[in-house]
This record gives sequence, C-alpha cells and structure tokens, in this order.
Amino acid sequence: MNYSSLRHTSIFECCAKAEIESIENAIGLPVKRYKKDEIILHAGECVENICIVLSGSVRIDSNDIRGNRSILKIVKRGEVFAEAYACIPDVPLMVDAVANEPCEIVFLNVAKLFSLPESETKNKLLKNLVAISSKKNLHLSARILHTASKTIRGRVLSYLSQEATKQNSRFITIPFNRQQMADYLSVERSALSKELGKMKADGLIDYHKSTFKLTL
Amino acid sequence: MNYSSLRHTSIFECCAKAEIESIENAIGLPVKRYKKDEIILHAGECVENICIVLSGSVRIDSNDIRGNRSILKIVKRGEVFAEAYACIPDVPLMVDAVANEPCEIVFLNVAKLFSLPESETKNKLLKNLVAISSKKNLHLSARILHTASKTIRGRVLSYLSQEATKQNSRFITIPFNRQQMADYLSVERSALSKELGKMKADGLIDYHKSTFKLTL
DNA sequence: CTCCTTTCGTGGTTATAACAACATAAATTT
DNA sequence: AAATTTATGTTGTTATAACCACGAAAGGAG
Repeated sequence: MNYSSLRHTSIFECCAKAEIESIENAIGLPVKRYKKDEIILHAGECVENICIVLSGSVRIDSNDIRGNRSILKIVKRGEVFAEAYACIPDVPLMVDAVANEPCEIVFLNVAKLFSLPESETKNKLLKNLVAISSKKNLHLSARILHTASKTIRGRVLSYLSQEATKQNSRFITIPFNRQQMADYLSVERSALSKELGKMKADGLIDYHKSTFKLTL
Repeated sequence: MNYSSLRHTSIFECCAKAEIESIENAIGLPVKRYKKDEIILHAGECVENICIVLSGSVRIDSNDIRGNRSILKIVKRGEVFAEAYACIPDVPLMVDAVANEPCEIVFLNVAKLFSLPESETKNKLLKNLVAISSKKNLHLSARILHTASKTIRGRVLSYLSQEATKQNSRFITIPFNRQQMADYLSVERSALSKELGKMKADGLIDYHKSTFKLTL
C-alpha cells in the first residue's frame, strides 16, 4: 500500500502511517487500478465502500433516461466519491463513476469502519468523514441557490456575489472557463456570454476571461 | 430536559435516556424557545451548534441581494438544521433560520462533541451525524440533477422517474402541491401546470393532483 | 512563425418559459 | 350550505434563453 499517497487524502487527513496500517489490518483497504474510461461504479448498484482516488481522476456522469450524458463532477487525486451512498445502505447509485484517466482507487468499507472498537484513529476518520460530507453539503446548497433564479443575470449575480464574499474582494477569479461556468449555472454557454456582455454594458460587472469585477 | 422528545430526533436516534443525560452532563444541551417568526440564526453569522427541532418547525429562508426571499426548506420536529455549518468552523451562514411557528430548539456543540473521549454514545452520535449529512447530500444532488434540464418537461420527467424508481411503481404520490413542485423544480407554477397538461396530452403521463402515473 | 485547436463572443431565429389575468375547482370556515 | 380562501388550470402576451452557425481571439505544437 502506498501510505504516503493515502496520508494526503481528505479522508485520512492527519493520520500517521501507523494509523493507516492499523485500519488496513483491521478492515482492509483494497486497491484497484482502472484504465481510462473504465467504469468504476455503475448507476443502479449499491455501494458500501467509500472510494478514494489515490492517483488519476474520476468523473461522475449522469445519464438521464434519454441518454443525455452530463458530467456532474471531476473527482481529483486525494478526494473521495460515493461516500454519501456508502453511508446510507441500499440506496442505488444515480450516477456512473468512470475513470477519467488511468487511476487507482482505494476502497474503504464504511460498515466495517463503524463497527470497529472505539479508538483515536477511528475517531479521526469519522471526523474527517463528517467534514467531507458537510463541505459537500454546503457546495451543493450553494449551487442550488445560484441556479434558483429564473434569469441568467440573476444566476450570475448570485454566484459572483457569493464568490466576492468568499474571496473578500470585488475582484474575483473563478475556477471555471465559460463552458464550465455555464454548466455550473445550468445555462447555455453562448447565452451566458451574451448576458455577461449585457451586464458589462449595463455597468454591473466588468470581466476578462475568468476574472470578474463587481461594480457595486 | 425533555428526553422522550429528544430520543426521537434524528441525531439522538437509538440513544437511551441515560446516554442523552451523559451527553448533557458532559457538554450541555441548552434549549431555547422562539416565538413565531423570530429569527433563530441570521445569515452572516457563524454557528458552532447543531440545532435540533424539539417542537414546532423552522423554515430556512434564502434572501438574495435584491430582497428576493424564498423558502429553501421547512425543518420539522425531530430534524436538525445548520449541522453542515456547525461541522465546518468559520463559514458564515448563507441563509436565515426562522421560527415557522412557536418552537423549541436544542443546541449541540459539535466541537465539544468531537473532543469528548471515545465512547459508545459518542460513536452513535457521530454515526447519526454522518447518516444525516449523507442523506441530505443525496437529496441535494438529486435536486440538482432534476433542475439540470433546460426544459420543464425534462425536469418533470427526471423528477418523476426517480420517484417511480424510489417508490418502485409507475403510480407515484409526491409530497408537493403544484406550487411546491414548481419551487422544487425552479419553474413557474402556471408554466408547470401547462406543461403537465401537454405531457398528459402527449400520453407521457397521467395525473390527478399529487398522484402521477408514468405511462412508459 | 504557421498551423491547428480551443475558447469566447456575436447575430439571427425559434422554442420555451415567465408573467399576468382570469376561470374553475376544491377545501375550509362560519 | 353559503361564503371565503386556496389550489389548480387556462389563455394570451412578452421576455428570455436555447440553438445554430460563424468568426475572432487566444493558446499550443511543430
């Protein structure tokens, strides 16, 4: 097992090598390698493992009934996925998890983790798990908030305002290009470009690429 | 303290009276009463307590920059709110929590809970916390999925399909009236009514009030 | 530097949803 | 049961965003 990589994952944060070993001995930490585009988890199946991305990256695909694929999320090295499903038994996956590039995934069985005798290490893991889940919660809630407005302008303002608050500045840099920003706000790219242009003309914002200025 | 009510909350699920008492002795479980429409948590403040609804109900309000109020959620008796914020220190609330009717709220300090020595009871609470958070996660993800489509029809189908899967039947009852369904899908009520009518005409669905039939 | 690819903005067209106003039906109150 | 309120459906109008096609700009690779 590659402990140095594992130590830098969100779920094993603040764990020493010995602690990870003790977990491995107690409940096992199987690793699996996947080729690019290989499916790691299929929609419909039930999972009982938290999946940890040791290397490479994974994309979470939503495939609605009529074959409309859309990428919900890219899970990067050190991050985890499927943890919510793993913590709620018997709920079938709504999405696919696919290797976005060659990757190694470590599987952590949650039920076994829970049934472990109390220990400092177990406690750390649970704490980390709560933090991961809570953070994701806040992100999901924020996105819902930002896509609540019926107009593109409203969505953009909602999103940029929050970013401005977070970054504590009216000059903000967002982690998206136009297409990604459009996807995040659930609008069409060119329509977003158009609206951003109008907002600039109206003196609401200024921008260049992914840097924006809110002219309050 | 009203232990019998507390025992039936999601966070204290499966805890005996003695266990709750031990938690109360160790970290305290202050209770506060609120009048209808009294603000329990203000947007902008940071919270460190999980808030437990002992009686009454609480509504989570989003007030965007331009005074557009919208009800994000009603938290009922036995449920908790603000838990995600409480688990991630120093993140300011994006929403208000307001007493929807006279209510009693119990406050559970997460940091204190985490720093408690390991015990069976602490373990139960953490497990419950993970379950609560994970469940909420799945709900939020589902909602994002359902509002991803750009058309009302797509959103309705996405939502109803999942409900059909969950309820394991093509006859489904949803927990919403039209207005609530429209809010959930982020569309306008009358537009939703219109589209539902069209979908019925197109033979896709049948419905009466809040019961639907997917004609696959 | 040139070629190629990707990203971004623009214009025009069309589909769609928001909005407003009203009608009908259902539920609640008295 | 009548009256009031609330929920739902309907119609028409208008604003808006999706969609399509294109061109310009930026970024990378050879």
